[in-house]
Amino acid sequence: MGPKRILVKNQGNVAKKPKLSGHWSLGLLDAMKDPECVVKEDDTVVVIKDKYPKAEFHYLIAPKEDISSLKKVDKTHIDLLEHMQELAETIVNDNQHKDKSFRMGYHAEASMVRLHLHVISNDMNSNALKTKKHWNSFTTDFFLDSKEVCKQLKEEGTVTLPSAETCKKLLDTPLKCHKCEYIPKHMPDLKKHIMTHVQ
DNA sequence: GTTCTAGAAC
DNA sequence: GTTCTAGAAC
Ligand SMILES: Nc1ncnc2c1ncn2[C@@H]1O[C@H](COP(=O)(O)O)[C@@H](O)[C@H]1O
Ligand SMILES: [Zn+2]
Repeated sequence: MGPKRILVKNQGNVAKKPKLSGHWSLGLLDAMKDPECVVKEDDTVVVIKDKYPKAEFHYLIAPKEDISSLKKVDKTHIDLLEHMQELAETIVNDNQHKDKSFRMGYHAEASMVRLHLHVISNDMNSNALKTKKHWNSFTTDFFLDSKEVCKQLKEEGTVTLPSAETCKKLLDTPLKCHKCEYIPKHMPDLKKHIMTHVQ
C-alpha cells in the first residue's frame, strides 16, 4: 500500500516582494510612486496603468491630494474632477488610443484607496476580467460616468452614490452583453461572445 | 483588489 | 468527470 496523499494548503510564495504600503487596498499609493506604473503626471494628478486591466487599454487617474474615495468628494473638488476628466479625454484622443472607444468613470464603491478615475477601452477583452462582479462593475450603473459626476457636482454641489444594498444588487445583475442583447450562460460564455464584437 | 479551491452546477 | 463560481484569506 502506497503512502496516502494529504492535501496541504498552498502557503503562498516563499519569496515575498519587499514590503510596500502594507495592505492590498493601499496598492495604488505605491503604484503612483513607481515609474514603471506611471504613464503621465502633472502637479495635481497621476495616470497609472491598471495592474489587472479589464480591457485592452485600462488606466487609472488619481489625484496627488489625499482623497480616499468618491465619498470624500465635495464641491471644493470640482476643478480637480474636471481636470481628471479633461486629462482622460486627452489620453483617449491621442495617437495610441484615438481609434478605440473608451469609457471614463468611477466605481460607485471602490475597493482601492485613493480616488481614481477609470479610463477603459470598451472592448472589455482581457484575461484579468474574470468574474460577474468585474463585468457588472463596468457595464451597469455601478459605473458612474465621469462627465455626469462632474455635472452633478457643479449643479448640486454633491455626488449621489447608490446605497450599499443597491451596489450589491448592481454587482449581482444577471450577465448581459454590453454591445447587444445577448444573454450569456456564464462568464466563459460571455468572454467568448464579446470576441465577436472585437474587430 | 487578487488568489486559491471546495463544492455547486452541469 | 469537468466546468464554473462564491467566499475565505489571521
Ligand atoms: N497595485 C495596483 N496597481 C495598479 N492598479 C491596481 C492595483 N491593485 C488593483 N488595481 C486596479 O485598481 C482598480 C481598483 O478598482 P476599484 O477600487 O473597484 O475602482 C482595479 O481595476 C484593479 O485592477
Ligand atoms: Zn454582444
